[in-house]
Amino acid sequence: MNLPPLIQSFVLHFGEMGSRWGIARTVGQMYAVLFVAERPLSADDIVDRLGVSRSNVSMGLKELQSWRLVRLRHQPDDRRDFFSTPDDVWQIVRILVEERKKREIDPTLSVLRELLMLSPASEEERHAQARMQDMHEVIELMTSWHADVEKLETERLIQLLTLGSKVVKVLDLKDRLFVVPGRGAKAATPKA
Amino acid sequence: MNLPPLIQSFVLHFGEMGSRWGIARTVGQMYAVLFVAERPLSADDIVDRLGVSRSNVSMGLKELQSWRLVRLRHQPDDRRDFFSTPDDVWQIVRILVEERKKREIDPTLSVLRELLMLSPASEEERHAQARMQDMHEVIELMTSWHADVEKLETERLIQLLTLGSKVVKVLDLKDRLFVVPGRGAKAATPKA
DNA sequence: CCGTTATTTCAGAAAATACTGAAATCAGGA
DNA sequence: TCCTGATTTCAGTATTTTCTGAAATAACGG
Repeated sequence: MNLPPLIQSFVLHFGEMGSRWGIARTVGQMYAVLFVAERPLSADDIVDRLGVSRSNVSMGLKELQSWRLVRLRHQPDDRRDFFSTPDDVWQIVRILVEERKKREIDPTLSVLRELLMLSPASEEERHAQARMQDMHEVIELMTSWHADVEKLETERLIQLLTLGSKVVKVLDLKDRLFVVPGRGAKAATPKA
Repeated sequence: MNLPPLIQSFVLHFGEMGSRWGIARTVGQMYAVLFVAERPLSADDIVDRLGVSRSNVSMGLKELQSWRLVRLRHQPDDRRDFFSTPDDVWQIVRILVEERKKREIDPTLSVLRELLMLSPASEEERHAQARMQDMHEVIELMTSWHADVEKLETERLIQLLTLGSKVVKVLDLKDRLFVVPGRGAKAATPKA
């Protein structure tokens, strides 16, 4: 590995984090190298920096492209492929969330819906379906929240996150103004 | 594998999802079995249902306990250990988010902060630090949002998620009322 | 076309991870 | 304390995943 120490630490950390996910250690390292690079890099640049085989880099870049985490760029008067990560970290987060949703959440929702259509053949299966129903509802709610929020411009998203729990105060207020006392399952118990 | 078909499909799916994460296929299956079970199960119950070795179940349950995803229970007049998942799916989601934060986000923040303290020895390192700084800011903001939101009662959390992008309308309104026109980076361009 | 350089594919080697069975440990009850 | 049954540990095996080098393919300029 042929990197300045500060960058090397970063790259090694992302290699470890990568393998804690589903992605191979060296693929995580490739991503890290691209993320901190001053300009788009060729596959051979990455070979030089990480000291892994050319074919491994080729496959790793393909995987990163399938995640839309790196984009292919071209330099004038150079027919090699160059690669870079988006400049905007928020953009990276959005892509990560979308891709993980597509690969993990959507197939799970699909399986759950399919299984919820079947008729349970026993009390055991009936109970299992009830559990799946609970899970389905939670995932659906989180998914629809995400569908809403992903549309926001980054500026707004930041605003929303910064607000954090203060949003809840708006909800509190709304409750106090509009909810008829006694209509909820249990009496409100305001703090302090 | 000795399970009713509906449950078996669910279990197999979670095995696959598990291995897409960092957890072993059989550990994902163990979790799925426990999730849909009508009552707490002993390790041997899981051996019967999944057909894996007793020692594998023992290790898998240990891992699931380290994630706080299953809890150990005892039945009166039985000295075997029984295991179950929380009844409340929201509770499960909270635990998952907390544990992943602890294992992935916190160490990353710690590495980033450490590297941001160092003096860059070159322009390349200086640029890398700037990128790390960007990443650090984004993660910090998401983390502080999470710290706020995790404190909410489940009822409130659901309210917040249900509201989704409607919250943004509140932000919009707030902007229109309080932001001096021209102070932002670019002029507001209200839709429609 | 042909030669050159860039990239991809793929079979097998290497490495990492998961799983098992046997032995060890533990935790009561007699 | 000894016995019994429950659980854990761990060394070795099996499986899966990652990585490599060599060969194939592609892309372009002449």
